[in-house]
Amino acid sequence: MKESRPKDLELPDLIDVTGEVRMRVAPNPSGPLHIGHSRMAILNDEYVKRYGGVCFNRFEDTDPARIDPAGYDSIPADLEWLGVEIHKTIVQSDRFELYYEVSKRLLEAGKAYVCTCRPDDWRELKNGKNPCPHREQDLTDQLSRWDGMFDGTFGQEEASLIVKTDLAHPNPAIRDFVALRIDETPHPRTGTRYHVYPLMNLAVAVDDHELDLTHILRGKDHLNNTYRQEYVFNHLGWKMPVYIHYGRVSIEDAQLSTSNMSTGIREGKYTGWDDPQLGTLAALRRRGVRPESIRRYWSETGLKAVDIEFSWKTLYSFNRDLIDDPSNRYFFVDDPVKLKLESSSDLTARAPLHPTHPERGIRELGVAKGGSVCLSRVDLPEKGGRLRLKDLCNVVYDGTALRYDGNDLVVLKEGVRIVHWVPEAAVGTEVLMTDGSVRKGLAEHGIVAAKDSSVQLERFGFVRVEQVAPTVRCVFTHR
RNA sequence: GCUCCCGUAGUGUAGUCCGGUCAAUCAUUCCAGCCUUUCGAGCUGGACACCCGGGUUCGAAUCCCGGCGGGAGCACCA
Repeated sequence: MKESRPKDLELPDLIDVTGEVRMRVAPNPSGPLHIGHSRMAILNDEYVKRYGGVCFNRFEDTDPARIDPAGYDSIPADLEWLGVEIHKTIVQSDRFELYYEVSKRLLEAGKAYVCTCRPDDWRELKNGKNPCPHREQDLTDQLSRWDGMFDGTFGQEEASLIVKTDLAHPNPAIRDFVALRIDETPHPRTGTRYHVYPLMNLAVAVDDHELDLTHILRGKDHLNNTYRQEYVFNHLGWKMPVYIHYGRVSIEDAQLSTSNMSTGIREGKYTGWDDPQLGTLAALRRRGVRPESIRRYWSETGLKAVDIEFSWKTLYSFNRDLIDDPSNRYFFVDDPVKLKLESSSDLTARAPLHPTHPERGIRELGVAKGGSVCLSRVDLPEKGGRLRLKDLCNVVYDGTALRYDGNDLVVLKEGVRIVHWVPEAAVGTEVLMTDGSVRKGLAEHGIVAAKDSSVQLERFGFVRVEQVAPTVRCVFTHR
């Protein structure tokens, strides 16, 4: 553990905090959460905990074609692992009647219209700042087309409810936007019960108001959506929450695209959503990345509107800070070569389980007189030479075997290299690397006591031990 | 093209609102040394930044103007 804790690197206070702080995370259940998603979850949670408020989880499943039902279970599990406290979970597909009710109010108030133009025509008119023929028709006509949306008169793309904003708005993205559309795709939760679906700008505004949210954190890619939703709030006389838009994060060397991941899994390139090659929270969890390190990372990053580059090195450093202390040490010999060790007596190594915690005890590794040890191929000097078998003895390697050469540590001052080794009776061990490769070797037998925990394979790196029988299997964490 | 957001070291961040104490903070990274029977941890030292140009001012990272650069949006996805 580091002595110097991150001092006052704290998130800025929220503005306009008057009563209870009410926030939300709003995942789309289209795939598992990944490291990028964790930012909004952590930041919401940090603020809610600071102010003693509440945080909702709201599934935004209003596009029946883009839902992976597994998300309804995996996302809450991921949030829980992150330590994000959810006060209550709601699902938008349970709330269609509410969206219809609010939409009808907008229609009756003249703040919305039912359009039966072809989408392209409507968009073209709008881009030219012109109203479509349905925009200003009287309410009787609007209501009859409204009924037509629900009774099957209209099919997909044949009618939609559109919220009026300002057709003259200089930003074309802000002019009139679609609030309800028709879609015959069966929904994983509601089946064919509904075929009129709200779009996010309606559903989000309605829910943010209904849940009485006070502060909303979202990526700045939603900036225009915020402006659109502002019209809904104003049309209905609702008070807007405080919006904070943070910048875009680019995460290098990570596979985060749901569609790429799922095709990769189907094609066998990845073993599943928790494949260590992926940037999902499930994969990080499996690798032994602690959620607290992710929390620290995003807390120190904050929520400025600047675009940022994510740094795995920094995250790993924070995680190492967390796991270095609890991780016991074991020898692991990658690509092993078995060599006879000539000595005049039995030898025993006594190595600490953790160098800074002698009280945890030692690992005893014995080599019988005339027995053998295994070394990593890369550690063998091509032309032979002297080596120090860590915690055991000095040896001379002649190209075929090792010969005992005393046990004086002064050889280290003479430049003799320390190498790791395991006794003959070591256990077969595989380490799943983050590039998808598998490192095969031998680990000292004591590692079987470390199932499900993080250990450090000395000189190799930190790993999480996920299986100990019949062979040991570990997942690489980081150096 | 239009609209909007943003610009402090390799990365992230403090400071910018209310100009001086900022020859600019902290973390990570990288380099060197020390320590250590790990290429981990620890310790010490070092490297690296206010996008550019004008203006206002005794004084600007901080205010004003103009450039330049990066990003987002312009979907019946979220």
